[in-house]
Amino acid sequence: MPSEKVTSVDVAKRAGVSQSAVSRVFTPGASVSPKMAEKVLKAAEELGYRPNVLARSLITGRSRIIGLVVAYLDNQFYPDALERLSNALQTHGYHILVFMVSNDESGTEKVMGELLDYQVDGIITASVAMSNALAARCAAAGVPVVLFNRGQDDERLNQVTSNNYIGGRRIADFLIAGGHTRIAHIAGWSGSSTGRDRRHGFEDRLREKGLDLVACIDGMYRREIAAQAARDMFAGDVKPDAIFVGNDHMAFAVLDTLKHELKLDVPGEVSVVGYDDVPMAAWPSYDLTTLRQPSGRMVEATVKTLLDWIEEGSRDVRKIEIDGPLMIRGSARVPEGWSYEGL
Amino acid sequence: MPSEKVTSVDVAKRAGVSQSAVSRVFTPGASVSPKMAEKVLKAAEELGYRPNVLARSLITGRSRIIGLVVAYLDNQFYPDALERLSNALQTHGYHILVFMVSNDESGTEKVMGELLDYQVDGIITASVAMSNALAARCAAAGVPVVLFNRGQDDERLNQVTSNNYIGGRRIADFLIAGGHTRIAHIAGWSGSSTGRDRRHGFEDRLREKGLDLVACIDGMYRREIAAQAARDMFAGDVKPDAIFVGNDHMAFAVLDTLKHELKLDVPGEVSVVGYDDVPMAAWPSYDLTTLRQPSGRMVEATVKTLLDWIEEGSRDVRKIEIDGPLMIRGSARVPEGWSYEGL
DNA sequence: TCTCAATTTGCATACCTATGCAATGCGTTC
DNA sequence: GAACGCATTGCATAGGTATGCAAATTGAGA
Repeated sequence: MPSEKVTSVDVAKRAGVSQSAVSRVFTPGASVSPKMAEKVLKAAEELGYRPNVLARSLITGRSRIIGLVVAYLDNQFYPDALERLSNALQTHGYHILVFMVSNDESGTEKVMGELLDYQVDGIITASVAMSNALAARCAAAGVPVVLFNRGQDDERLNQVTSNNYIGGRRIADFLIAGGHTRIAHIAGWSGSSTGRDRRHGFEDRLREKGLDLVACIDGMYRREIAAQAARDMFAGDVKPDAIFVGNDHMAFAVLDTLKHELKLDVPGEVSVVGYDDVPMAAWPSYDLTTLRQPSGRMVEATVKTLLDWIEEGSRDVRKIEIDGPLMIRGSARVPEGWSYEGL
Repeated sequence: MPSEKVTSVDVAKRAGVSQSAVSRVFTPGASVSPKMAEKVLKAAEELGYRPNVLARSLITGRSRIIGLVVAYLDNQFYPDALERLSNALQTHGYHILVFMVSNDESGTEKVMGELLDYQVDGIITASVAMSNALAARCAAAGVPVVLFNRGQDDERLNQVTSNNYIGGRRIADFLIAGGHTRIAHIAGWSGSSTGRDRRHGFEDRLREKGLDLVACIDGMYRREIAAQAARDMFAGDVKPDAIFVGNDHMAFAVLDTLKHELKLDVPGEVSVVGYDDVPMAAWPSYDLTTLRQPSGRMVEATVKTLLDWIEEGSRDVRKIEIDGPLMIRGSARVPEGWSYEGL
């Protein structure tokens, strides 16, 4: 049994060729004769040789590592995206290096440094914003960045989101059509573009239709806060007859609170609409009406953008917005004549 | 603005010292005078220098990368574990490189190769088994492996699990004490140690008490299969009055099917018990009685084992089993006198 | 059979950092 | 003031691979 690291030199020695020959055999597109390839592969096989990715990256300047920065994994949207991203990148020979970060400035700063230390070929941030200083550093290092599910003005940052503003409007239309009159909003974190855009779209459309929110609370994308918001809303004098919750993750907590704690009938007494359409939203216990963020297509766009930058040398910054349908299920009153196809 | 990669040589030049000096300043524990450190750090700061982890790893033989192999992220247990693992390792200066794998032999084989190409310092496999050939290769490469939540006989592989056999027995005791007489099991994948151990513990204890399973179906750890199993069980002549489901992920599907599709009262007509105690199990809509796998402590044990091997040179293979309590909630009839403290 | 172009191979070097070894500098003690 | 020990520094090399360039080989064409 071969014990320690075996290098290209070992293989070269055994095959009776030069180290460069070995290297070429393992470099796609290099010039090698069939019989050379055969000799080398045989020797490599016997010794159990595989090229050292790290050493290779030192020369090529390519690590085949993509850094993923993510704040939480308890919102099902993110593990789902992570799984898709990882699979997609894997088929292209890249892998994901994970960096967990608390969603504040200093944490991001520190983690981004470590990220660049690994010479990553690209960076994906999921639900995390970046300071302009950081964007500058990445740009200086020539490392492309894609903000996944978060928008930002910086003209160096690619981004892939759903069309949150339109989504918010669409949900407003749906609730109005359903005849709701006391509409409330438990918003996504106001520090995030997604939270703000959804809210603005929602509010704007309501206002256009002559309606005002009866209540609006920032749920911070956190379960407990959203649950408390729901309680507070029903402790006041005007009880909402519909709540748009800023994402599914919070919507589940709101549903739990309304149904099991406040003993309200959903959608009889109050309609609930979420945002994301995570897999769990379709589970019968929640059966949540929600606006789908098409994570499959968002991942595709993210990977394509990244690879275009890395492998094709593209330098045009993309701001991609992907539309998703409203998934009409049982947690909100369905207006006359609406259905999936109705969109 | 500094454009391209800045190296230790650049810093050395600017500070008027040797490259080795720069290296030493950035190597903890190396010998440097205060004024040298100051000079170098100043120059580094000005140029925006940070050591190249990859180049460093070429010398030290340490990449500070831990490979994580995982099959699915839709079972909340795994993203939860991933988050904890990543955080724990991050505080020790390590990071996780993710490898998704379909849960079959060939996929694992391929992915493990890529894993070793990255010169990872250690490998964690979550819910994935390894062929002995692979275990041998990792051992030969000197890379420690920890099986997380999966057991295997190979004497080269560390493993961290809960005590699945005891857990199965404990659930049997609980259901028997609850007066159930027609007990069924929707098992975890029989190809996995966890699935088998839980089942054996469960069956053994039932048999000791003179009971036989009225039905037992392999749920393969998949929602749809578990749901179908539940339907099948209630299509027969003897309807179960209790079902132990091999993990929470499947248990949610079973609960959905029983409550919303078959319109059964839980726990009135049938008790359901899960395994894992993922966060979602405590959500009011499911309120699932389940045996907790203490993922926090499992992660601790995993990280400690890994670091002992990597940094302390430990070579003793550990087979760690961590006990967890039964979390008594509302999805199963509670026997007279039982409660959390009753354990 | 000889020439020439095209293909394949080897040589040497570079990528960026850490570290053993020798040399230098410093402070201390007698 | 000299000798000694210790802390600090620089020099040179290694770690595993890719690649430009020149040398060698191959094959075709006449």
